[in-house]
Amino acid sequence: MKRKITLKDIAKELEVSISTVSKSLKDSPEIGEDTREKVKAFAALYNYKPNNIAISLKNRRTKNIALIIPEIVNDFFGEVIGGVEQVANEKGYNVIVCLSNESFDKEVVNIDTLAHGGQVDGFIISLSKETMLRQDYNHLIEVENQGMPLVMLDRVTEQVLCDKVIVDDARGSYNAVSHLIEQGCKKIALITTVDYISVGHLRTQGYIKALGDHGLELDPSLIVRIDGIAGCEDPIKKLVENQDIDGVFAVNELFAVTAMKAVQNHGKKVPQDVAIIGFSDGKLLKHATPAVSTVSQHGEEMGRVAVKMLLKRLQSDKEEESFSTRVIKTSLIKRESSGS
Amino acid sequence: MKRKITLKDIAKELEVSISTVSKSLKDSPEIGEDTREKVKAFAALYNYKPNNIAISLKNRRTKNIALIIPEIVNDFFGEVIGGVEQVANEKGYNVIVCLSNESFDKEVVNIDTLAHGGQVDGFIISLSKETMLRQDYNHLIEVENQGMPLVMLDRVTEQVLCDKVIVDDARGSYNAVSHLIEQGCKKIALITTVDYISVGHLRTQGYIKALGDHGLELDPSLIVRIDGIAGCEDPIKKLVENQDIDGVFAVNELFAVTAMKAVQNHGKKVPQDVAIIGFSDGKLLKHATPAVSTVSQHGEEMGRVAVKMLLKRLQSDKEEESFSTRVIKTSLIKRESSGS
DNA sequence: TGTTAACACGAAACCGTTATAGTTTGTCTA
DNA sequence: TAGACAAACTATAACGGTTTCGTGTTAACA
Repeated sequence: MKRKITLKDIAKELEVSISTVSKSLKDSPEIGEDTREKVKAFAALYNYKPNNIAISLKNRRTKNIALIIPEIVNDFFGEVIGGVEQVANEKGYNVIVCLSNESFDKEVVNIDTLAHGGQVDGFIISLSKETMLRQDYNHLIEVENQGMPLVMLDRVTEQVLCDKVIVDDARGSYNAVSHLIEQGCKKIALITTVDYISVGHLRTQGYIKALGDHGLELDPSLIVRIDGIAGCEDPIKKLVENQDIDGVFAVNELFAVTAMKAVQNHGKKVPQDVAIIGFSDGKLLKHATPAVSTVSQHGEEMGRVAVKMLLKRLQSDKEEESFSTRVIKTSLIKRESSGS
Repeated sequence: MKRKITLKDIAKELEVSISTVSKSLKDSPEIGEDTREKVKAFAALYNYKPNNIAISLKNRRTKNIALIIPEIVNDFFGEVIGGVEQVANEKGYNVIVCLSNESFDKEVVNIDTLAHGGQVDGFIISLSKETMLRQDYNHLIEVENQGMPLVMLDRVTEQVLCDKVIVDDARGSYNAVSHLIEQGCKKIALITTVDYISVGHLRTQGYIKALGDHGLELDPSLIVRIDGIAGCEDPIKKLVENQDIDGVFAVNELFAVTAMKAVQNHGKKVPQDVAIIGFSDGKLLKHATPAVSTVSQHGEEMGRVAVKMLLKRLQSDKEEESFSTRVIKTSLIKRESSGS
């Protein structure tokens, strides 16, 4: 590795002190104009860039932020990354992306390493499934105790006090289900996740409330709770074949598209026989045939907001204040799968 | 920000020197066993972790690598990130993900900042479209000149000498098209990108060769070249409606699924009337109805291989040697869209 | 009893910057 | 012509580690 040019190199070459070089480059009035110009010209010529590692050490901040997400092959998190990266870069921050792969252990290791190692100034995190199941948030609380800012995104918990960015899951699904009802659906199935996942739980509540408000009865046999992503086909197929349904609300992309496939394979038409609506606006729903209506959570926007909250904390010296939770509005994207 | 505990703190507390603490924690035989144990116990108690920034400064290496990709809302790059992250983490490296958003300028800025700022030890990059169009690779050549290892992935150029990881695009599409021909297709359309994109060009070549080898004539009116992602619907629709085709080979997910939609909307059945095959194995194809056959490029594997090549360079002190290009085999995933 | 080597530890330099506190000059003033 | 003061630099001490080179103590040996 060829060594990069340093202040010392410039100083030696121009026969001035390191301080002079440093100050010249920062346009300090302490240094005479001619010296200043000379140094700057030389630096530009040799393409000098200050060593950020040294600066980090000096300033005790790295200008790096960590983004910890459960998985990446999911359009929602993809969008989040995009949003985070965009704003962070604008503000001169780098983003270190870490995948927990839905594993508690990996989440803990990632956070501990980055936090104690002093590699990042703050965290944006979306909890892994395992973490939510265990309800063990000590690693996060410790981060907070260290005085490192932490922003939780989408998959959050009230057991950690920090800034949060979420969508109004309950209202989003309320709207989705209401939409189905307005389209004439009477027997609407819900395909959701197990309850310990915050968003799954809230979306289920929205479904229940929408039915109630529109005078429809809640039929538990129309609700399927799915744990993993892996084996979702079977229960969905069973639901579609055994229940007489005319609408489906699925809490994520995959469930929605899988349900549509099951419906079509079962010889029914979407949306004529069964209307379908999903949650999260990825490519999967957009490019399905027919295109699937959905509740958009605006992942990019969420990412952008999360960074902004984080940077605000990083840039204000006064600690504490109170924490806030930003709720990003969802919007209903009506496509072919839920009627005209 | 509460200050993290340092060697100095431990030293003061235990009334030994900083060196003693440092050596104890590294299990140096220079230090007596009891002192060593005492220090280690104390460090463990206070959860001491060395400051990686300081270590980076001292060692002149950061244990960070940069991964620069054109976009993220694309399953292929999502998989690549996964693979890179996995191996990198195993080896104690962090991954800084940067998006060029297909922009030359952003690619250059990202690379310059990270390279000169000394934030990373090496790069893995997939070129932006704009970069390939302009054929300006000076930013990459400069990285190389600095002695920083660079691995190019998927979208590469021969104009930069470095390690590369690619798939055999030509062979992959040759196989795909041959498969269609074996299924009885005679008039196979090609939906591809403009030629300056290395992979688009190669995939087109594979198509042409497959036709030739099977005695089919090349009909230029069956080839559609699409520039952006945005307006791909129209030309595809036109192709489907105006040409009498019985097969489609699309060089990416989106084109494939858009073509399928056009075919179905045009009143034809997939695969009975028109067989379809795509490239890259994302969710879009897997969960379409019918599921679309494709050429898998094994993105995760490519990511893994790329990091390994990078780390090998980083860990060997001897420079130069020769560069190698690893070709990852594609595999044909036969699904419903191309017949039984 | 003096020499020496092993042992256990400390001092100091260094990585590249920045910030603070000097130190030279030269000029102007009283 | 000494004294004050500004201008233009330089020296130094951090930041938090690692590492090389001492150094003082003790024990073994001739």
